[in-house]
Amino acid sequence: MPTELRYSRQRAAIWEWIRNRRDHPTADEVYVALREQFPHLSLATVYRNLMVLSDQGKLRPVVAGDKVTRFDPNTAEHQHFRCTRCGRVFDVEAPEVGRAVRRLDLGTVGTLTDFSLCLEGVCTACAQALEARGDALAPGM
Amino acid sequence: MPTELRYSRQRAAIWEWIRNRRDHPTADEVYVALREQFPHLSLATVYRNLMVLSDQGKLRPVVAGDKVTRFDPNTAEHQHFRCTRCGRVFDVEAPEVGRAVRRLDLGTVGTLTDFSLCLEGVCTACAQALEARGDALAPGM
DNA sequence: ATACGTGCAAACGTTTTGCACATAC
DNA sequence: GTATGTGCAAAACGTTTGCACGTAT
Repeated sequence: MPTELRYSRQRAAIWEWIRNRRDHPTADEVYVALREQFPHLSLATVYRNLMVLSDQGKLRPVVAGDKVTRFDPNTAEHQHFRCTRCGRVFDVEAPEVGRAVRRLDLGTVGTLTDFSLCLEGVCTACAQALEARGDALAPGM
Repeated sequence: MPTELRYSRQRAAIWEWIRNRRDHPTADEVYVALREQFPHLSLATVYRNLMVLSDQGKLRPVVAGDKVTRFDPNTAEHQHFRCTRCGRVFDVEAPEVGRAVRRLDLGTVGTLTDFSLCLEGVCTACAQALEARGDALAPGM
């Protein structure tokens, strides 16, 4: 385990590429995108650096219900909505939910350090596509 | 894909074993437990039947932040607390959070069909073990 | 000079799938 | 008899690791 953190062009490029993204890229998406700039880039390097950036608090890993880990440069409190049709993950502001969570009485269960809310449904684009095909929409909650 | 559903001793045994569990077993835990009764049981069979039972609405897959899928026979609305030390998953009643979620204005994002809240922290047992060792507890939120 | 970072390939753990055989209906 | 369920092995998948080489400090 490194005791000191050094500069690396790959890490800098990964951060530059992901820092303004709002689409919660996966490691593989980072890899594919940066392969143009670094033809010999390794997926392992991408994973290692995404972990480093997460440890630094610059990224937040998000597990949105599918099995891939996504990485979010927006570290402010917010929640995620995943479209079950297209898999895309959207940001949702839900401060009231955060407040309700922090007000929870966990009783003897334990001490809360973090939480994540994953909303699921059909995004507007997919709903329109389904409508065009004449399919019934999934009923809302 | 089957059009008709037939009886199978394995599926019945899996359901009997899991139906009153409150510890959110993984497929492998089901497999290990039922191997005594069915020495030739296959993990694939367990996965297939857990999927069938989930499709039937008797189980609910829960993804609690670690990478394994757990299966919960409690299909009533409730949330989960995962201890980051021991990995155990506890049930938490949080109707106020559910209400806050359903009140959310998703704007143009899409239509909500489901949601899951995963709380994280240190369970009481682990906190006591840490305290006994003199370690500092992770600060609450 | 000494770590730390990289690329590659191999390993890993979980979940899925293809296939021949067994079983419910 | 026929479709569904099973066991086994292999594949698939996302992710991690071991190692020799490269590079920042």
